[in-house]
Amino acid sequence: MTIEACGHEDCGIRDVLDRLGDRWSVLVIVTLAQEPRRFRELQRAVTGISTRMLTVTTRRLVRDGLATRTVYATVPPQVEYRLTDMGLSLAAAIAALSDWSRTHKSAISDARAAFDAAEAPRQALAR
Amino acid sequence: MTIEACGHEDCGIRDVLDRLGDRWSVLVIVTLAQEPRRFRELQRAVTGISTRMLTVTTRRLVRDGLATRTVYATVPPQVEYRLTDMGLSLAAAIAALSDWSRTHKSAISDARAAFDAAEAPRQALAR
DNA sequence: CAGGATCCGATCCGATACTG
DNA sequence: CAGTATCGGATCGGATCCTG
Repeated sequence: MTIEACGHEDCGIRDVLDRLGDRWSVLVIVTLAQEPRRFRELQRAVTGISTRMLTVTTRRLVRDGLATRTVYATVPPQVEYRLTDMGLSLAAAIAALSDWSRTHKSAISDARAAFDAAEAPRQALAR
Repeated sequence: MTIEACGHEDCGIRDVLDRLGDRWSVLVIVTLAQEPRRFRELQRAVTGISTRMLTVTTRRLVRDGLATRTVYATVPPQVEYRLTDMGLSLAAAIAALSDWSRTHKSAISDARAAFDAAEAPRQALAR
């Protein structure tokens, strides 16, 4: 756990963030964690992702050793993406964050509503 | 853990990501997890963050109920930021990811090197 | 089917200058 | 000290078209 042990420059978090901080990586990882998928399957599973971003994202996962890319010489061609053990372990860590999100989602909404309610009137007065 | 339980649209991850997916939020959270800080203290602790981004980031944390902002009517003024219990629980979840990163950092570097080594020659041949 | 290439708007974010 | 306001560059990511 060790929440401290940071401070000097940054802990290892920067690295994770650079890898997961974009719009799609995490979504693709959790989807692949369910089961391996082919390119189009994956695109249908990850709602809203464009061809380009799916390409970019999967390539990055493969490059980092989080997923494997297997080409089957069929017609039409099929390419299967599958998380490696390392990728699966990351997915597990992400799942913890996901759980956190579901647990606190309503509390956050409430906090926002309260904050905005306190803030909005000031905006009105400012004019 | 439950890595599955996704698929329909997205699990709760989208929400966390929208909150943590930017360049600084996570860094500020882990820094505040160590101990409460004043604005400039925080800026010095989070290396490289600009005034603007620190303002934006802290404001968002406060709005989401992850941190509190306490103003002391001193001269010069002091403002203390402190994680709430909810913020601390998020910091713990993040710490798990951070641990993951430190554990797998070298493996990822190796994977990248191998990938790039396999890829670079093709680029050369293409020309 | 799987993806590469290009164009282009949206946004993020850093630098800088200024206020209370 | 603790911010706010504005500008401009860099990056992100969507749409579209094309190839094997």
